[in-house]
Formats: sequence, structure tokens, C-alpha cells
Amino acid sequence: MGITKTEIFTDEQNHLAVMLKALAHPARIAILQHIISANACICGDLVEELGLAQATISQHLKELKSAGLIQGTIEGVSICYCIEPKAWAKLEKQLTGFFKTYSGINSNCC
Amino acid sequence: MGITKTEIFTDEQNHLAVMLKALAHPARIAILQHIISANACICGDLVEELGLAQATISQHLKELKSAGLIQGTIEGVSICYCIEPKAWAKLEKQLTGFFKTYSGINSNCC
DNA sequence: ACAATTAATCGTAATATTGCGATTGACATG
DNA sequence: CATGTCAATCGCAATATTACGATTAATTGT
Repeated sequence: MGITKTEIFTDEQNHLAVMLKALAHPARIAILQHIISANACICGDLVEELGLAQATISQHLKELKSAGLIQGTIEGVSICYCIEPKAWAKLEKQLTGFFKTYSGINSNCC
Repeated sequence: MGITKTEIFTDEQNHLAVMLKALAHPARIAILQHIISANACICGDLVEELGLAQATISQHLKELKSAGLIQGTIEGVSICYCIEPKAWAKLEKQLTGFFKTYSGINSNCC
């Protein structure tokens, strides 16, 4: 019925899925890459940088922000976005742990 | 209009987004975790393990397979699924590279 | 050949996502 | 206070995702 059964899964699984979903769009990956490379936080430049409408960029930023991966602070007329270090570090750790569970050596099954 | 503008982004960005989208569901994370921990490939056990219908599990497996993250081989009546080592390693590498671009030290912007 | 088992596929309903034009709200400056 | 700028929000259309019952296809054992 189109709704994910979150009750079935662990908090870790749900959390990781939410974070990955936030990352799982080329525009949002591009936004994060730009924020990271510019270090200093950017906002409306993204509209020029990527070829998407202002409303669309704003929506993607909202999703990244609601996932907690970025934070925005008012800077005069515009808004300055940057990485939220804690959430970023947590995600990196969780992903590293996830990939570490697989050792490609004993892949002699199928 | 509900369709991602892939032409705008790089191949790397699009590829990473597709892989992350395949991971971005708690059921698929649970499936991968089970496949990894059982090492020996499993198929219909997932229906019992998670509390989802057979059709639903099959659909999730199809998505993971079409993303190239797992592979399935016929084993009698059932089908044996396991990690596709190359795609897995590639994704891990790409993600590591992505996270490495951010050094939380100079996070003195916002 | 026949029944049983396993998993893919079809069809459908409910909901979510993507993208954008248009509007609105907040703030700075003349 | 009027005006301009920036970004959030609203409303909409097109499409994608999630979940499942029912059916189908393939294979094994009798």
C-alpha cells in the first residue's frame, strides 16, 4: 500500500535507510559536493551551479536539512548552508560498519 | 514532473545515486545484512526472517539485483542470492571517496 | 504424468517523490 | 516606508515506490 513498514525493522536499519534516502538523488549528491568543496556555506549559487529551478533546489535543501545532514543559518538576506558534522560523522561510521561486515574473501557461494 | 533530470549530472553522481537508492530502504538493508551474515546465500528464508509477503521480498531482491549489488543463481527449486563482490567494492570505494572529501576540522562556517 | 515447492510476475491500491511556476515572507537598503 | 533580493512555501502534474493477493513458471520428488 505504498507505505514502508518501519515497525518491522530496527532503529538502526530505519535510521540508515532515512539517511541513504536523503543522499539517494544526484541533485542532492551534487549539492553536498558543492557545499563540501566550497566549505564556506552556499545557498542560491546552487541554482546557477546545477540547472534546476529555485523551488527545486530549496526542496532538496529542505530534505537534506530535515535528515539532519546539513544546517542553515541566516546570513542577512540569504541563508548559509553547511554540513552538520555530527550527523555526517555518524552516517560515515554507520556505513563503514555496514561495509565492514562483508569480507569479499569467502564469496564462494553462488 | 516526477522525473529526475539525469542529463544534468555526472555519471558518477548518477551511479552513486542509483546505488544509494537501492540501499535506501530498511527491508533492503535487512536483506543485505542477512545475506552477508549468512554468507551462504539465502532466498525464501527472508520471507520468514522479515515479516513481509513473498511478493514484496521478491520485488526488493529484484531491485538489489538490477542495481547489481547482489546476484542469484538457480539452486534446484530455490534461488541462491549473494553479494556481487565487484559492485559492492566499487560502491564502498565511491562512498569512502565521497566522505573523505569532507574534513570536519574547518567546519567554522555557520 | 502429478503433486508439491519455490520464486517471479501481474495487477492494483495507497502513498511518496520530483520538478516547477507562482506566491509569500523576511530582510536590507535607498 | 517603498523597493529589491533571496529563499521558503503552496499547488499542481507526472511519475515512482511500496506492499500484497493472485497467478504463473520452473523444478523436484513420487
